[in-house]
Amino acid sequence: MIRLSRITDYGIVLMAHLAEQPAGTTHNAREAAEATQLPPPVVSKILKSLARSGLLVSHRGAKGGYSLSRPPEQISVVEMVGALEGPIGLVDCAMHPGACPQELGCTVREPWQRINRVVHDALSQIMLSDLVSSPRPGDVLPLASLGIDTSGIDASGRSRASANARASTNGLERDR
Amino acid sequence: MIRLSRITDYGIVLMAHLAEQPAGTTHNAREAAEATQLPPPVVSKILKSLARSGLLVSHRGAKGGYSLSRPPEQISVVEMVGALEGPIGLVDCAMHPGACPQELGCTVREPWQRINRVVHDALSQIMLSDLVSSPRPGDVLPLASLGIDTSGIDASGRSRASANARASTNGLERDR
DNA sequence: ATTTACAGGACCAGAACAGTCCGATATGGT
DNA sequence: ACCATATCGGACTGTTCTGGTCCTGTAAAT
Repeated sequence: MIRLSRITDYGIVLMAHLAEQPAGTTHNAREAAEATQLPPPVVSKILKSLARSGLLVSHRGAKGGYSLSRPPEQISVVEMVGALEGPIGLVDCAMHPGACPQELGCTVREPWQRINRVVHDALSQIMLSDLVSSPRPGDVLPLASLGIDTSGIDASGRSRASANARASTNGLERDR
Repeated sequence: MIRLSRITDYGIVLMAHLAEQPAGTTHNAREAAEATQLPPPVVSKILKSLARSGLLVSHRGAKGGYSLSRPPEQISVVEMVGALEGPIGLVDCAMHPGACPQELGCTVREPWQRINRVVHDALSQIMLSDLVSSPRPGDVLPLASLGIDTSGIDASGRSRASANARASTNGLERDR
């Protein structure tokens, strides 16, 4: 119901992989690509963005590579998403005055910004370190600290294969 | 940092518009398009989806149109987003077993599902009725009920004009 | 019967995205 | 000093998605 671009997804996996390595060690793009089974050029590209955003530090030259700029406990999901996705909001009109013919008189814009902030906050409380611990079912992640009752929700974290959603609409089956 | 498609945005505006009308009255697509200043064919398309999802009831024929299937207090933002965006998750691998070469051994998938749920929950607590009240600054929306401190966050609900983000990357200025 | 308006498609152009590749630059080892 | 290695920072390309338009059929009201 809300989408994250694939490179962002990859990026988080990459970050998680680096977070699992001994602190202070550097790892190059090829190695990371191998470990995560992602296409090497894409990994390189993502790592570059991450480094430019300051989440990774890069070391050039022979034996170069990337390493986390901070311990995983101090890197939040929002930062990673923001670094890869860009500072993009849920709706179109928040910034961009004049983009919307409604502008004034639109009653939904202001609430959207608050909703935006809620999502932002929720994501800023999840740290990279929360993503690397082995997935023991029953673990209580700090999500509970948000005061949100996370039970009783259908766990259908459906894929972002919009092809699926559309398949039921026009009967077109397609896979990438 | 997280994107919502434009038709979803439009759809919410449309729903809000309908919610502002006297309960039980029907309104056709042309009228709604006029009121919201959105392209009529698009409005028609969106209204159709909304009706198919059961959020609106449609009345065919002369003097036909759409009306809310439930009072605005009982329609949540998730429902609207879900109806228009499709049941799409944040990440690719939640459903779709086999889509990801990692599958087993990927430590981030499970946490993603929880994050997904947090966003889901946050959005499910906002009702359509919360979007239609005139935007008096200082209003405390039920977001506070989430137990999230919404203060002290930069209110930059940035637009989803990724053109912006990219402009700083390749120096290309463009507006749609 | 005629008019109105939704239903459900097909369809198209433009944009965004994933993914690739290359030259320049910096570093470490020989 | 030189060479191998690896990142950096671009440009570039093909495919997919999305927003948007249009057309035909059908149902309801006058």
